[in-house]
Amino acid sequence: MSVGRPRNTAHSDTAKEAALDLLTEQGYAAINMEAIAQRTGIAKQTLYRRWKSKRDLILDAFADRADRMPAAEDTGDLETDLRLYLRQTASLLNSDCGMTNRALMAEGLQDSAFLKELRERHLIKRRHRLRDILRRHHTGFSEDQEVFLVDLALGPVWYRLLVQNAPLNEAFTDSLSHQVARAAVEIKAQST
Amino acid sequence: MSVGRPRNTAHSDTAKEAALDLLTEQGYAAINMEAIAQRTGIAKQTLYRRWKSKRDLILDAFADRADRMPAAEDTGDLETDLRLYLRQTASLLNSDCGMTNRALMAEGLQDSAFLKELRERHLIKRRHRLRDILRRHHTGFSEDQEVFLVDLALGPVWYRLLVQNAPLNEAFTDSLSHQVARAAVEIKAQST
Amino acid sequence: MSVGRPRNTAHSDTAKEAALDLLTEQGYAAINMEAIAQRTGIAKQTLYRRWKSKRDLILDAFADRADRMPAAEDTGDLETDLRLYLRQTASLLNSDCGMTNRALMAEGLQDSAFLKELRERHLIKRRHRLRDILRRHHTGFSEDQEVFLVDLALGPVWYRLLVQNAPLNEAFTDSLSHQVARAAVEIKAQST
Amino acid sequence: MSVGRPRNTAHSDTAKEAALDLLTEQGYAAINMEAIAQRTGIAKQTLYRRWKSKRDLILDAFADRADRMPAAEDTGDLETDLRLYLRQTASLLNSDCGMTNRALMAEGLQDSAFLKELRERHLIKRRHRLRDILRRHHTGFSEDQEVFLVDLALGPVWYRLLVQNAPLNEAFTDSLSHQVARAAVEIKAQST
DNA sequence: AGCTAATCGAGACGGTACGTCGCGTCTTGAC
DNA sequence: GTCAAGACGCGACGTACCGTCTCGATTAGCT
Repeated sequence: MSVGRPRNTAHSDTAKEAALDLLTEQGYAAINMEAIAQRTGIAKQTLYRRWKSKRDLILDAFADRADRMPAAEDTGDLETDLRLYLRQTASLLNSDCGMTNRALMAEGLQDSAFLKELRERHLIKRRHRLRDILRRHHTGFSEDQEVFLVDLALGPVWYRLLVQNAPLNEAFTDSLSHQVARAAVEIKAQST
Repeated sequence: MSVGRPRNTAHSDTAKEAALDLLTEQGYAAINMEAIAQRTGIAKQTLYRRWKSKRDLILDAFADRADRMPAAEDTGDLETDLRLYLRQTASLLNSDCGMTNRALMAEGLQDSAFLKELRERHLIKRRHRLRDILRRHHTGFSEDQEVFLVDLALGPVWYRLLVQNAPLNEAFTDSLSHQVARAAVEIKAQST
Repeated sequence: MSVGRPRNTAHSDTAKEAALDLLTEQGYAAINMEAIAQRTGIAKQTLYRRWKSKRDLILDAFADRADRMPAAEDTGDLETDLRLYLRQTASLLNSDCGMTNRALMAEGLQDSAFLKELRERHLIKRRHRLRDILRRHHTGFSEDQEVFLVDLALGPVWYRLLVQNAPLNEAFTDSLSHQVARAAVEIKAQST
Repeated sequence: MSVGRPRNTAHSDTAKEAALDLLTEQGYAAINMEAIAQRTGIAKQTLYRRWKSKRDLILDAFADRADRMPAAEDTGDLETDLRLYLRQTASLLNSDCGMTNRALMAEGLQDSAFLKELRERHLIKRRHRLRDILRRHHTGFSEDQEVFLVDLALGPVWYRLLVQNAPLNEAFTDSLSHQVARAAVEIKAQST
């Protein structure tokens, strides 16, 4: 049983909101502890009491939003399942969810421990959804094959999300779904 | 035809080298104008005269290293060409070239202007190499189709480079080359 | 009633001392925020939190030393009072106090805002001492007459201090006291 | 006979004018070599070829203007002569001539060599005029007495000029002339 | 007419200090 | 024990002048 004044639980949400607001309003570089403290009226010390660093706060702040993911429908057809899933994924990533994912990746690239956590706490979920779709249609994939197919599907999506060389639209995800489905079929055929 | 004392051309190389040294010795965060100035004996003002910001210098400094790219061989077979190219790409990205590329992307994710420049000055080159390989075997691809195929090849490579979920080895790039080649053939078949 | 961590009061003195030390050790030009910060271990930001500029700190730093002033004795005789006061003033100005006063004036001549503050925070004190001596012996002086007599006494002293055309010795201040006393008597006689 | 391209003599005047303009337009702090070079189109190197430092240029630039001095009229009456001379002196010092004198003094206070030169090249002239007035009416003053009387006259004038505590008007200089004349008479009486 | 040499503009250069910003830590009194 | 407030050491930022140093282009007098 803790002694003393309890933490104001509302603060955590307030701070995280502020971080997200700063991201959307002024861009990634504007996110800093000083600004969050000032804009929320929360003392810097209070922030550091809850998150050990700016990076930590960002991870936490963006987690929910970054994790938003479509349910993987089961239509009985692999390509269709993939198409639906990737369409919805793209749709999400085109919203602020994309921005938060980019922000998290920015942090991850600067700190391998953070990247590991990001991978294991968030990115893995998206991968599992895709893996599950694959498994619904064929259970015989090796570990490597599964990973390859997931990378084949998610790689191009993340590439467009991060590099922003071209729009992440349905034309793109549909073509991608088609090719991933074909690859799955071919790999499945070979391994039997 | 220029007036005034000409710039000491050696300085640019010296500064860029220093930036790269700092990267490898102490990591990305250690790269800063102050340190570069001190370690090279070049005045800070001189650095700012050549690069309008730290970001600019870094972008330039990494150009050589980040841009190191295999020549695209022409074996007459699309998949073989792709396999050779992606193998060599992966090999490079597994060296310090991968680190610099990740560092540059980290910056790009925090500054869209920087990302744009990064894309147009560096990333585009790799894309063009791949596009040229595709064109050697079929000139009829639409713009979108070309972009898609390039993304299909580079997306998974960058995904593994950035997310580090699995090794960027030949087994992976070979599978990838195979699927990209198949996709190219299929798309080519459809568009005729 | 103040909030937040209180300022470390020792810092102010430490910084001012450092400024004075730099003045005596290496001359006025050596006084700079960077050096003070480094030699005292006080962060630059902390200095700027207390003094809005280098000039401000210097003005404050020199206050004690520049303001050192003799008490104005009351012997019952105007000329004697003046003589004692000016002798002591000269004696002080011949010490390092003279150097600080010259340094402050040098700044004042380059910045009218600084001069104003210098006048109102320091120079005025010396004037008031003299004015009080005058008032002890005659209260009927007009504002202008008081100012004139003070200028008549201090003008030549400062002239020698600044221009250094001749020594600021007792022979000089005694002659000056004599003439100022005569002037006071004459002016007093006329105004009745 | 000098060889090579001759100096453009107009440049010296142009630079000096610029210095004076900067003084009047933006104040003392605005006078710097960079600004003079830019505003005149004269290369910095050219400036440094003619004046070994900023201080030197300022001395030279302000010399003419600072030296402007009234002729000392001879009315046969000491106080009248002093009054006329100090009135005109005050009148001049209330114009830009005062500003230039303050600027020169600012430099002098930071460099004793410069102060010496300033004293010997310029200030001495004003002193000599006053001394000559004194000598016209009494040749028996000792060196010290002469210096004292000149300081008694010029000290208060410079004090007001530099400290700016009160206007340098005729009421002031007239009172001053009166007291200096009385002092001269008394000293003269004593020394006989 | 060609040669020689100092001058000119332009502007790069090594320095040094400026005043500001954000980091993460610490220290108050109030709750 | 938590909170708002805000001081603190630290380290880097980008800018401003300093006085020096090349450059190529003039512009004279001397050969």
